[in-house]
Order: sequence, then structure tokens, then C-alpha cells
Amino acid sequence: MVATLEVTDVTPGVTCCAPLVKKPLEQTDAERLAVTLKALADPARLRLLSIVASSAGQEACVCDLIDPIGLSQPTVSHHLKVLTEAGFLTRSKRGTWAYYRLIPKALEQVSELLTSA
Amino acid sequence: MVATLEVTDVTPGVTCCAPLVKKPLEQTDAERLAVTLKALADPARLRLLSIVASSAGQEACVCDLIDPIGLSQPTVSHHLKVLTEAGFLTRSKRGTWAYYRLIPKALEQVSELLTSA
DNA sequence: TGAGTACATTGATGAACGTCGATGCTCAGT
DNA sequence: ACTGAGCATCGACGTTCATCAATGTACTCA
Repeated sequence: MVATLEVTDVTPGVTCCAPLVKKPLEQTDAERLAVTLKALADPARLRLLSIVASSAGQEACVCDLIDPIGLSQPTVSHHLKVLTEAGFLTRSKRGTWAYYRLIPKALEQVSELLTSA
Repeated sequence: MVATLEVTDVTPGVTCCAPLVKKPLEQTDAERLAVTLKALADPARLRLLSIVASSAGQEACVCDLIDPIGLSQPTVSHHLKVLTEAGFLTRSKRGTWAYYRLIPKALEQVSELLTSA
């Protein structure tokens, strides 16, 4: 049988391993989880994620994010890119606006890895 | 001389705010949560935490952590300090050995902040 | 076509971080 | 007191990161 392994490369996701407290993390798994957590470990990105998450449809456009965050537009754009590449947000462009939407499952997966549940 | 049963300085904890997705994080709360997450966002620290968590009594001494991690002793010591200051571990010295123990509640609190639960 | 808006990318800079070797400190035996 | 073991701290070095101004790109409307 040919093992056609499915590479869903779009969103990394963190479905990598057993919960942190269950059994020692392998180096590779630790590195992947660290990358994901590093994307969260910034005040600006946490606030961006939080604002998007509590917006209508868990979605917001960049123009509505710049002022509340209080950083320059390029910086906000940079943070949104980091969050998107980490799999927490998706980007969809409508007209001249770019809308970012939350991927709730991403946060849940991270959450589950941190507990024994 | 004094028998040192070391009560580690009370840990910050992350009981700061509502779940991330419920309502926009304030700057102060975002900064505190970011500091906590930054402590987790490193492969070596994730592995250390994981090894300690899956050890007997969720406790391990430094000497048992150096080899599995594959880093120098000062570096391991540094990471353990970061995790301790972030409230994930406690330190107790017995003889010449330093034992680090998991604080399970710390991980749970972080976990809960990332979901709407 | 031309101008303006919304957003991304680039390049640069200063700060923070991970890592190590060297050293200091404390405890247990001898 | 001396020696060695276990661990923490210090100082230094290279890398990564957050941030911004300047610029580029894509779209809208007149």
C-alpha cells in the first residue's frame, strides 16, 4: 500500500504530542510547541488576538485594530502575520480591507497541551 | 545554622483577567500574561517542565535534568530559575541537591485563560 | 488615468534572549 | 581544614525580536 500521507501544511496546529505533564516532550515536539507559544508570548499579539476574538463573528479588519493597540500600522501588520503563521488567525481580503478571523480550535489545542485533561 | 526548608517566594500566578476570547485584554493584563507565556515559549524549558511533571512526585533534582536536556549546567539552572520565577516550579534544597517541583495549578490557570471555558 | 486609501514589505536599530565558560557558594565526607 | 560534588551567579557573545519610517502593492472611485 502506498502511504499517501496527508500534508495539511496550511495551518501548523499543535496536535503534536501528549499533554505536557504526561510524558517528557521530545525535542522536536518541544520546538514546535515553543514556536506556537512564542507567537502568543507578546502583549501586542495577545491583545490583538483578544480583540479579534471578542469582535462580532470573531473577526476584525486591520483598520479597527491599529488605534486600540497603539502601535504603528506596520507593526500591527507584522504581529497579525505572526499570529496567522502560527495558526491562530486566518486572513481574508475584501475590497481594500483585510479581515482577520480567529481560529478557536488553535487556542483550544494549545490549552489542552498544557493540562492533563 | 539554619535548617533550610525553603518556602519559595509566593508566585505571581496568572489569575489576572477574563479568558482571552471573552473580552479585550487590557495592556497591563496582556503584559503579565505575555511574561508568563514567554517563560513557556522555549524548547528547553518546555522539556524541563515536562520531565519534572512526569517524574515521581512531579519533582526532580537538577542533576537528573542536565543530561536529558543536553545543555550545560549553568544553562539548565538558568531555565529552571525562569520557570520558578514564572510560578511554574518551586525549589527546595535537600543536602547538596536542589529539587524542583511542579505547581500544577499554574499550568491550569494559563490553560483556562486561553479558552472560553 | 489619476489620486487616495488600506495594507504589506523592506531595512535599520536598539533591546531582550539563549548559551557557554569561569567563578562563587554551600554542603558532605575525610 | 581540606577536598570534591552540586548548583547558582557572573560576564560575554551571537542571535532573535519588536518597533518604526520609508516604500511598495492592490484596490476604489472620480
